[in-house]
Amino acid sequence: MVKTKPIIEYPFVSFQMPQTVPSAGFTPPCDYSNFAEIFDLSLLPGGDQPVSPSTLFYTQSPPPTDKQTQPKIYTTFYSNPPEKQQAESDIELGPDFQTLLVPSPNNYPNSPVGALSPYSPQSQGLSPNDQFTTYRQSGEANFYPSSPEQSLYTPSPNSIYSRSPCGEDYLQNQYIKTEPYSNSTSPLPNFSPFRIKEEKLLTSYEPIIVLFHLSGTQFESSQRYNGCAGIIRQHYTLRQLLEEDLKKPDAQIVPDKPKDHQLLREVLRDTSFQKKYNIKPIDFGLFSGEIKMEEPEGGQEDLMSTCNEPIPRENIEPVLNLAIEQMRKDVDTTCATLGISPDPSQWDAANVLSWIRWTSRQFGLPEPVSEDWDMPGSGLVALSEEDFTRRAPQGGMILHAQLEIWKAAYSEDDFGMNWLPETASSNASSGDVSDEDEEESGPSQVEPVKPSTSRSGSHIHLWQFLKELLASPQTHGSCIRWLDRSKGIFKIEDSVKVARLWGKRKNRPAMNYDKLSRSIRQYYKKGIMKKTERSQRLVYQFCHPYNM
DNA sequence: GAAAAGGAGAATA
DNA sequence: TATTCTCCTTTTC
Repeated sequence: MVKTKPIIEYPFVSFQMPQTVPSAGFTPPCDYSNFAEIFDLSLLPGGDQPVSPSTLFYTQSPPPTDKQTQPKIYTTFYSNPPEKQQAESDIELGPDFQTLLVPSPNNYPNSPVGALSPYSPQSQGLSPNDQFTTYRQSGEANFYPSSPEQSLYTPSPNSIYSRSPCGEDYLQNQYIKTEPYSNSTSPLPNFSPFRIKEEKLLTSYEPIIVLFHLSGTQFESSQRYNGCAGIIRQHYTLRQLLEEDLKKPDAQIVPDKPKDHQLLREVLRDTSFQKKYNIKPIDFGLFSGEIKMEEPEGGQEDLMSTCNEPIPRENIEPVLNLAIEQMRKDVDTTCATLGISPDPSQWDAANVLSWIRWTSRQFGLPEPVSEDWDMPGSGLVALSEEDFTRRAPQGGMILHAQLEIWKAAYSEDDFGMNWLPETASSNASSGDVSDEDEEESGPSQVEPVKPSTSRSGSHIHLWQFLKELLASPQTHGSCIRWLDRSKGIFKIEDSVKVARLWGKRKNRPAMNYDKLSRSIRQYYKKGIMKKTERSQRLVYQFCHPYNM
């Protein structure tokens, strides 16, 4: 293998991730505010850096200092068709390139939240669900969330990514062709080919691909789906300015030199997405000694502590506000259209059916069977991905993912981004979306609910709420997770957090685990929940049929 | 010390 | 009225 340049093109943009992503391992893994914290506004149009309409974030790693001791993986992403890219790039494309097609988010004009749709029915060789799966398994245990049935990250058996997680046939020179969706009225995306190059210089690290979605011409909104990072629509580019760096001899990134692609460095520092999606950290050889790959509880502080010159909040607020605003508008538009609350748990059965039908149409899915969706919103949000797929074999995962987006958008704890009502925008501009302040924020609705009096979702039962959390492993997997989904056995990993979430939902600030567990114990005699046969701390089991 | 278990009364919808 | 919250004591891990 001829390695041409030690390059990392790292088009990573992460919003909302999730929990957390997620989190998955999604506290607000890929925390929206976290991202905003690191956004270098100097790179925005009008900033000091040149911009162009390209779409890639990419950066350059410093020359490896010691290849023998510092294994590195170089992953290169290209957003252009290979031939065009090759013409544009001075990087030699070797046979180890893998080309994938990913949806271009800007091709979702009718998407409910104006961002992206994860699959095209025209694609070949991939099931709709497979197309969510744009990551690579590390091959190590615990890479995925513990709930296989629920995991958004578990590749289906047919997934190209599941053939051989570490094997040689993995995507071997595979070019997955997807014809752009020709129907101009379709909400479905055209697909843009990305080339991914991996070079594994040493074997001590398993290479991991995380395929990020970008493109678009506007900074509009972002959302999470299925283990991929969220997207951000940019109307500026970093490619050009970074290429200039590449041309410089001995180009080096000076970590904290102002206006020196701080965004890229910070993005690479940001490990929140790893936590959210439970992705193994990759040593890019950057920032030696500076990066904490495991984000502790105070990840934000740690993140900032790695930067000698933290970006002032006021510099980030416009970006944060822009994204919040756009996302809110997108969902508000849908809410207004359908006359429903932005909080899915508040929907009645008619709202649920309305949303399911509307979303199905948006994604070109088959007409849903009304009887399958005859339930209130509290029931809908408690459904797992599996439940969705059972009800809608074609596209159930999409519906579930879309609902996750709504839940995350509404949830105050998901990605550090409050669902701010119009009147609370000023609060957002303070940039303070800390956990403590979340309780001050209320939902944005067609008919706004007063945060102080509203008990959003207060009708929900505790067992339903717990199932709701369990149904979002990428969001809440860090605090509650299935141990045995089929038996309804779950474990509360973070009793404090679960209690806090419950208290928020019920507008009971004094809620704690002692009280929550008392409520759970009330379920014993009602036959809703029980302790497992071999009683374990913080482990409970749903009784049949509540485990369904 | 935290979690579990359960009694008892209050608060809420 | 059903459900959950709240406070409490005792036991278990």
